[in-house]
Amino acid sequence: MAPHMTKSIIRGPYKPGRIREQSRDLILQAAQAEFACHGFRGATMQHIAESAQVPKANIHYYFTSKLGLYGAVLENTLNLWDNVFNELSSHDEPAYVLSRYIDAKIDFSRTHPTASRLFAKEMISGAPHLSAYLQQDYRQWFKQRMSVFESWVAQGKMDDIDPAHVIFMIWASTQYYADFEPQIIIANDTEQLTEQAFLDAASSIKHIILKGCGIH
Amino acid sequence: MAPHMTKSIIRGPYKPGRIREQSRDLILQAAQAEFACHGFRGATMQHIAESAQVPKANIHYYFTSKLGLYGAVLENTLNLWDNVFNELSSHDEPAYVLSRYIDAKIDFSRTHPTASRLFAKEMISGAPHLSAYLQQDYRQWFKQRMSVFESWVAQGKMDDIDPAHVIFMIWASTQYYADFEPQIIIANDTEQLTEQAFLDAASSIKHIILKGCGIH
DNA sequence: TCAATACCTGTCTTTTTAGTCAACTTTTCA
DNA sequence: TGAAAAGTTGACTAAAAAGACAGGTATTGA
Repeated sequence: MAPHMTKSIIRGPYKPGRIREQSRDLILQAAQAEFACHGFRGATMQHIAESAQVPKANIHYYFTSKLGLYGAVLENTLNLWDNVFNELSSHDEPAYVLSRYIDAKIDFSRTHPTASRLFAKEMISGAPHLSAYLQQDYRQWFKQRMSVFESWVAQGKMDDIDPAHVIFMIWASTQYYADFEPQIIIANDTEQLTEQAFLDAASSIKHIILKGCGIH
Repeated sequence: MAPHMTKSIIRGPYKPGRIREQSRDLILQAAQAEFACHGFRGATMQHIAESAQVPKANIHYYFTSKLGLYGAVLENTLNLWDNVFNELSSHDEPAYVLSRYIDAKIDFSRTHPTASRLFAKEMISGAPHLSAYLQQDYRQWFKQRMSVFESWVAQGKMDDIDPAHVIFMIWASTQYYADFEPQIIIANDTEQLTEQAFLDAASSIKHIILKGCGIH
């Protein structure tokens, strides 16, 4: 009764699907970490259950199968990406746009490292579960941004470099700080990466990319 | 008898350990691909056996366990890296040294993509099996190269950028073409990455890194 | 040629894994 | 409040996994 009332006050009146959402989120969170660390085949439902502190059978109540859970995790994570992707808008000043984009990407690596690792693992495995996404949204987004770069080149706002390589370089450099954290930690001789370390990384990347592309 | 003689001529006189070397290599090759694709826990001995076209028991004749096999694969692959690592020598012209290094790294991504992916997977998982290596050779190598960059900065041969970020950017950008191949293939709207595509990538990376670091 | 050694593998055991299911508790709303 | 719906879970099953091992064959060098 008491916990019942408390919940009512905090979360609003009961309605079907509220518990569902909470439990699903809890499991998705644990699953994301497990899949990011061990990949699809290396992950085990038992580990995910223990990590989420629910019985394994509970996972199967909310998700049809391991593959279904993985799909849900991917979809869930994909939405996060999209937000950052969209930061690379067609503002007319390349220096401003690229600076903001690199900052956003580095910030994503700092705040969502497991999301970054999840996709990296999936890509390295040949992206067997991402083909649909890659063929649609990604392809479309990529072509649009390419044309933005091309217009900058045409306007003499940057050097004549294949935009694809510039985008790949930004992605690679920014995601590296999430995906290859152990390597960076040991190189830096530190315990963990601080926010300042990420800001420094963003600063260096911006310097090299902007100057390297001849953007003023 | 005939195959016996042929083998003798090609591989030299029989000696114990020759078959061993051949068989081990065959298994290591298949294991590298499997581990690179599925990670340590996701890989199965059965798949490796099928891929190498040997019975599973044969693998256990040459390698103590799955972990032992994985260790052997990592060690085997580590030697390849070292060769490329050493390309970044302390020659006095940064433009020459970095150009050669980027070319070597991109060439490695093209010719040894599974090796690159294997390490990427291991890193993303937190490098649980690489700590010894990372603490020793890698750390030492990294510090030495850092001092080379610092001397270039001191001599005014490049901008004052934290060398660590430059190295990470080169690693990230060059390895990306091996590790994230599916993404690049779809972006390029092609079937597979040609040698020319890798050369173009190297060219763009060199342009941006050198100019971006103020190296002439 | 002929032991001795190295190499090979079918079959078995044990453990781990994904997924099922029926009995149970909690939440909902009329 | 009470019955229907939603949520929970311990115990089970079947499949897949790593690994052991004995009984084989091939290779070697004297």
